[in-house]
Amino acid sequence: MIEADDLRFFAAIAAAPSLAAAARALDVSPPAVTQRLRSLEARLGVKLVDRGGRRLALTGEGELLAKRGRDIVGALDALNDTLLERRGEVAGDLRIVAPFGFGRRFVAPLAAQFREAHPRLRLDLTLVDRLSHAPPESWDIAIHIGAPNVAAHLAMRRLAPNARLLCAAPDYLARAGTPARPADLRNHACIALRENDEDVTMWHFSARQAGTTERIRIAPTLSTNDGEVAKAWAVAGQGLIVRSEWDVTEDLESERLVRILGDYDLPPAPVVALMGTERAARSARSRRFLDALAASLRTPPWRISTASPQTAP
Amino acid sequence: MIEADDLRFFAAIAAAPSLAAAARALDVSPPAVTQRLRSLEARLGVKLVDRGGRRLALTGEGELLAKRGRDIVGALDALNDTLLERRGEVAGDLRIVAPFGFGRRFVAPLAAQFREAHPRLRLDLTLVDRLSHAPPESWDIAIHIGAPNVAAHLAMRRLAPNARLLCAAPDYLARAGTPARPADLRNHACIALRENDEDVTMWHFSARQAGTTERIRIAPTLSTNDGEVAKAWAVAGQGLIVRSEWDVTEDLESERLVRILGDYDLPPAPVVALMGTERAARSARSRRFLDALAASLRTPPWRISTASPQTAP
DNA sequence: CTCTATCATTAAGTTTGCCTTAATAGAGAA
DNA sequence: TTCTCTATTAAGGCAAACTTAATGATAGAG
Repeated sequence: MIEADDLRFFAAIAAAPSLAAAARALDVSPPAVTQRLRSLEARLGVKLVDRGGRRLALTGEGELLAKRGRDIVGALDALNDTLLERRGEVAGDLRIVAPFGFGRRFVAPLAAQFREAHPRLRLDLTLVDRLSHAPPESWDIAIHIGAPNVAAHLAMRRLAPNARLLCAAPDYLARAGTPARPADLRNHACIALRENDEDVTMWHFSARQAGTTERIRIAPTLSTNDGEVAKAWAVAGQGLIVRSEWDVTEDLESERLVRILGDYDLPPAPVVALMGTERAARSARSRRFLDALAASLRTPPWRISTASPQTAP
Repeated sequence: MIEADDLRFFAAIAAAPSLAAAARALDVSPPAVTQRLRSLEARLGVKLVDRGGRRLALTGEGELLAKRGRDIVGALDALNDTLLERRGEVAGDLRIVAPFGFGRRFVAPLAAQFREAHPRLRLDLTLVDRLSHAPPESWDIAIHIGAPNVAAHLAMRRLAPNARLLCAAPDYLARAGTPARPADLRNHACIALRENDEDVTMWHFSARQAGTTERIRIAPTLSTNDGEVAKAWAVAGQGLIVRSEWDVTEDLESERLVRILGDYDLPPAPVVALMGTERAARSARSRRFLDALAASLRTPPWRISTASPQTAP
């Protein structure tokens, strides 16, 4: 008889571009995938995957199995969750995705603490440079900085406010001068941080007093996809950066960096959580984890000693 | 992670009055049930069954698991069937229930033949004395003689016509005389065959010429639940029986028995098939089996050489 | 072109889950 | 009581699914 685990196994194959990739996703060796697929096909008496050289393609029966299997596995996992929840204990698998910088600084410590409080929980924290690289099926919770432009249909929960600040190193400003208006940025070295598929060279300013907005298309002299690198460049006096409050608060305090154009606000980038699936959104462990994370961010660490230009909603 | 086989396993426990009974139903030893149940409970972290001495009762979580598990296993089995059907091959499990006499004589040979034609099929033929003893969940197809009074909501298919005949042994008639009208039966020894929860002591006669009907409440001198025994008694001259055409045709030919009150019809008892579940009704193997059985009964063996009082529809 | 990396597969050995038998203990009926 | 059925523990066996090791095949790099 066909088993739910066969469906999970085949779902991994259906989602992977090759049997070897499926083996990696399943944490088993390639021969295990070959053998098990063969045995599954033999048991059903149906060919499921056409192995055309290096490319693999599902047969009609394979598509059917993958499609209907998805629902069955979903129902089984939901049942599992219900039973775990009844017990009042947080257990099972929890797959979290977070950006490299924020994840390392704020999610990882909380994850360790949460895991310690719930011994039967298996927790995976994957740090990514952009969320679009991790499909929603591959995670239960994604932490994101700023309003997500992808996957707007997913359930979302705000965890903490977070402003973006224009900053530079004091010695850079001593050399290049301090801009007084957004338009002055055209004559400055700007460092672009390519994250989250945003239009990172279009900087939006809104004058806090006048309520007017200005947009500047900067021509980055340096660009990177890594926040640490961008900030290091800025600290080294390479130019201006727009960076999240959570990352530069310490640097502003220690005056490695100085805030510029303080009369203007940049678009805020609140810390939000996304739910990968319906199941994730409802599951007790997801809720409990986000409760814990939200609590740890309630007075965001980066606000404790900084007078922020924005107040929490 | 919980598996579909765990759900099947637990469904058996939920349906059984004791763990030992579940073990019998599952074809395993009692320790296997104990161990596996314990491991399942440990894995879920939830107690599923309250073992109060000899009686067992499901906990709330146990009820939940049994209830939601049913749907999941059903979906999985349906998926299995779909794939088997796509292959065009008849495979999987087929559980047939039939009455003792008819099953042994007509269903068993066809079942063997059908099984031989489909090597990947597992077939179980359970002979029962009354259908009400076998709940619809326990079979895919039930063969029944006469319009079923139980489970009228189940899908039904007529397989062959079958009349009931009033018969007796010649030497009994020589001794006791031959009844001319139904009312004469009051003065005769009647043998009752208690089958199918019918009202077996109320014999209904309809005069074929006049179109009138008569009901006689007989007082059986002998009664049994076994058709073979009833017929043997009749052949031995113990009295009158009402018996299905399929069973007495040979005896009438060989004149071990003689038909009585030939001008009257008794209520017919067509051979019908019932489907235990929606799934059974749709599955290819059920359809194919019933096609084969219907074909083998198309010219019912018991009609080949007998002029029947009823003709096929 | 050759070289190299990756992929898919076969073969053979190992682990692990689930079953078995055997033995122990308790509850209820004869 | 004794007998029977039930539930459980302990110890051993089997089969499924994994592992490592080795082979052939294919695509892209140099």
